Amino acid sequence: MAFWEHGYEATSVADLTRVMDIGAPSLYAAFGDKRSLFEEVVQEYGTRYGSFAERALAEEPTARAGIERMLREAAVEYTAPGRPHGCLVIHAAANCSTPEVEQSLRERRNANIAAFESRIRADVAAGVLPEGTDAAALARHAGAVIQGMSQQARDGASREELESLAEISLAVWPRT
Amino acid sequence: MAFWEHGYEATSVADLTRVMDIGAPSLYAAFGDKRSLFEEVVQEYGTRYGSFAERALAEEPTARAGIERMLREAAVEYTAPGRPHGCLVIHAAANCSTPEVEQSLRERRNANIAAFESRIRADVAAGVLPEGTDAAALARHAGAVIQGMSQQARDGASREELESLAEISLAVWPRT
DNA sequence: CGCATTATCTAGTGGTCGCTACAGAAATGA
DNA sequence: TCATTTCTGTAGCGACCACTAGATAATGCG
Repeated sequence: MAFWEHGYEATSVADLTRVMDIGAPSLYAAFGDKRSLFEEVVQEYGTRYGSFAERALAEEPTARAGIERMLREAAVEYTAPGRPHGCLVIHAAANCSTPEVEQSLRERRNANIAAFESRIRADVAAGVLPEGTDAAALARHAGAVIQGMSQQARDGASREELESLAEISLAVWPRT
Repeated sequence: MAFWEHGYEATSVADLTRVMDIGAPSLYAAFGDKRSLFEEVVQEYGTRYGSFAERALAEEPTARAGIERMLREAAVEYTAPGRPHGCLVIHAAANCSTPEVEQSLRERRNANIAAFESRIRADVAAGVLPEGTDAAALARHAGAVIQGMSQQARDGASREELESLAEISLAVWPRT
C-alpha cells in the first residue's frame, strides 16, 4: 500500500516498519532488503489487484471484448475507495534511481502491451478482425489508454469519467 | 534536463550544481531554493518544449485537426534524440514527497485536458462536431493518449510506433 | 525448570539529503 | 592604489536514508 501510493523510492524503510508495525531488523530478516520486499509487493499486487487485465483477455472470446472488459474494469479498479488510485506497476518506479527496479516494472508494462498485440494478432489470423488490422498500433493504443487512465485516476478523475474515456476509446477498433 | 530525466526528487542539488557547473551557494543566491529552481525549469520547459500542444490547438481550424497535429508532434517531441524522452510535466513530479510540486504539475495536466474539452465544445457549438458529442470523454481520451505516449516513449517506444498509435487514436472522433 | 534458539528492540553505522556560515577572490568606484 | 562590495568555493550544519551489531525478550524442548 505504501509503495503503491508513494512509489518505491519515496517510501522509506521507516515508513514500512511503521505501517507493518514491526521493527526494522524483523523486516530485514523476513525480506532481505528493501528491493526484495518491493519485488514481493509487486508480485502480490499482480495477483491480487492487477490480474483483472489478463483475466479479461483470457476469458473473453475476442481481443476486442477482452480489452473492452479490461478497460471498464480498470476504471473501477483505479478509483476504488480505500486504496491508492491508479496502477502500481505504472507509477511506483517512476523517477527511480535504482535502475533494476525501474527496469523490472518497465518490462512488465511492455510485456502487457506485447500480450495485447499477440491476442489481437490471433484474432486477425482467425478472421475475427480484418486482414489489414494494425495489431501493434491497436495494442499500443490500448496500453496508452490504460496508462492514461491510471495517470488521470491519480490526478483525481472519477470512475464515471474514466468509464466514458474507456468507452470512447473502443471506437478505434475496426467496424465489423 | 536533469529534472526532466530523473524527476524532481531524484535530482539532488549536487547533481544540479555539477551539470550547471556552479557552486551550491551561487545556485541558492540565484534561485532561492530547489523548489523555485524547479518551477523556473518547468516554465522554461513549457515555453521551449511543451508549447507545441497549445500552438497546435490554437492554429488549426478545428479541434480535431488541432489534436491530430498535437499528437503527431508529440510522437516526434517525446522521442527526440539528445534529450530525455517523454514529457517533463507528466513525469517529473511522480512519486514526489513535496505535495506542492506534485500538485503544481497535476494542475497543469488537468488544465491541458480542460483546454482540450473547451476547444471541442467550441466546435460542437459551432456545428463543426455533431450535437451529441461527448466533449469531456473526447478530451480525456486525447489526454490519456498523450500521457500514454509519454510513458511509452520513456519505456523505449520509437517515433514510428508512437506515430501509428497517434494515428489510430484519431478514429475515436465522430465521422463527419 | 533450565537451556538453546529465535525473534525483536535500541541504538547507531556511514552516507547523502537540502541548505548555509564563513573566508577568500574578483570586481567596482574613487 | 586602496576600500568596499559582490561573488564563489570550502566546509559543515542537522535531518534522514538504508541497513545492522549487540542486548534483551520470547519461545520451543528436554
